Amino acid sequence: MARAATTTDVFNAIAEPRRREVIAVLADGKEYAVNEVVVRLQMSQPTVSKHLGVLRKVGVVSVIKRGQHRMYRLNAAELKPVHDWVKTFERYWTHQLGQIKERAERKARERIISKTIGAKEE
Amino acid sequence: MARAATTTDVFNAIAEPRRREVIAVLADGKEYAVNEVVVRLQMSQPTVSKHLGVLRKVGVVSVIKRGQHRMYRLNAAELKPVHDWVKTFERYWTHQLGQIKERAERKARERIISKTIGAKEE
DNA sequence: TTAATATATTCCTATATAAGAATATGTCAA
DNA sequence: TTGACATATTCTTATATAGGAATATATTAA
Repeated sequence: MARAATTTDVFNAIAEPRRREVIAVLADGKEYAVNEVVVRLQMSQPTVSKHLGVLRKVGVVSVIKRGQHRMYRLNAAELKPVHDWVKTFERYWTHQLGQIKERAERKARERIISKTIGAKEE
Repeated sequence: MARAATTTDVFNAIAEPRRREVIAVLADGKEYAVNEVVVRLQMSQPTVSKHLGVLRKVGVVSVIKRGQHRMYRLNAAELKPVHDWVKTFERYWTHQLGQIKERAERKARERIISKTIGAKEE
């Protein structure tokens, strides 16, 4: 089986760094024509169009035609699933001291186990 | 150019849903042997090993050997870049009312533009 | 040593890129 | 109509899966 299509869901769509760059341009909530994105990111027009196409398929951006331009706008709410998912791990890095302490304790535990059971160090 | 390797960064690594399932098993912070993950997720052992291998390469999990088992543990801090990135869009869905209002206003604006300039509806 | 258990690795195949080049499509302006 | 401009699409190519099957490796127990 091959990797899931980039258009399968938002997780796959945002995996590509250039797509996150495109999103960054739209992050102010304003609408942008394809060529404005092209100029700002120094990518080729087809490249930008394709990336916008992927983002559009997963709903992260929406388009409206205006004259000969197509104005793209961020639909940030579609990123919420990513936020919801990763937010469940937030506690692991918010309390830095607790985290460091926990890590130290774990390491100590592992060392003891190594000596006792004879398992190799990582 | 092909898609970036799944082991390029955490964004690519977590794009695969089964890898997020594996992460979910480890989410309680305890350590798990490969086979425990296999049993819980009903995936084949090689599949689990491979997914854990990808997560290990990007640092999301770490391993220590204990006897004939390899104990995997979540290294949740490695997910922070994802959190940091998506967090910048949080405001777009936290204030639901504001969001809905904004969306309505935008739609209205678009409708006016359509009538005025003659652009087609999305 | 040998068998059993746990895990990783290799081989295979269908599939899906991402980017560049070339081209098609659509829209406006004269 | 014709040309200029904006954007999308098609084609090509190198590359990277994900999973299943088979196998290799490592560790423990008898």
